[in-house]
Amino acid sequence: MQPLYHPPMSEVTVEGILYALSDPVRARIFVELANTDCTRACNAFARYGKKKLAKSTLSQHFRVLREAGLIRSERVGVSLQNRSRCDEFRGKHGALVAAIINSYISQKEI
Amino acid sequence: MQPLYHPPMSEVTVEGILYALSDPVRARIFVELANTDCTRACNAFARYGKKKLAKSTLSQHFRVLREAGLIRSERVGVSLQNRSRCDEFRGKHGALVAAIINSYISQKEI
DNA sequence: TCGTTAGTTCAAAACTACTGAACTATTGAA
DNA sequence: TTCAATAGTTCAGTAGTTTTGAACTAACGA
Repeated sequence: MQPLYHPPMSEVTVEGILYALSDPVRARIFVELANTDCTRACNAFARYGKKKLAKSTLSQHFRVLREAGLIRSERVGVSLQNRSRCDEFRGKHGALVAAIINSYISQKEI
Repeated sequence: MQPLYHPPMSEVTVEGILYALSDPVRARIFVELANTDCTRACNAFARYGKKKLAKSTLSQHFRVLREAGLIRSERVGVSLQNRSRCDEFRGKHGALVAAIINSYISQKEI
């Protein structure tokens, strides 16, 4: 399998963050990872409300989050363990990411 | 001409704001309107870097910003006068919008 | 080895965005 | 008034993106 690409923080853009988090499925994944501060397999997010997402769709969503610099994914056995990169956002995009998380949480309907 | 729709603040969503501002052309328009706190015609943004945008494209971008609740447009004579709705974001999405504006400004390359 | 589980890749279908051309609306000059 | 100019909008075609099922790879345990 291909190695997973994680951009360094210096390559993370505002536009990339906003784009990645403007999709409700991705926002929900990211907010949950950021809040619980633990790792989760992609699989754990296979349902969005009543809707079941195709594996390929979910795979794409994780790729977008990863390439925006928002999450880090590590292969562990048969699955990926994903976690937020919130701890790496000190200074640069920290305030932005925190504001987005807070807004989604207070809006609830992710 | 059709009347212009401006959603009430109660209908503005985080997702709509992020989506609207994840496009660099729209981000640039919004950040400029928010910063100068004055009105501008759509036309004033016809260039993006070296690129000249089609009138129809620009019209769509303004519609997206308007329908996300980010700007208010008023017909004045032959043109639209657009301004940011930042003053209406007290509380609800205020912190989010402020964080996005600050991030884009400190990133410069809009 | 085989079956199971987890994710990725691929190609087709469905959707969205960009554009030029034709349109509407307002203005100001003849 | 009529005419031309200016500012935006709408429309339809094309270009680009997203979603999906099917086929694939990779790791694990029996």
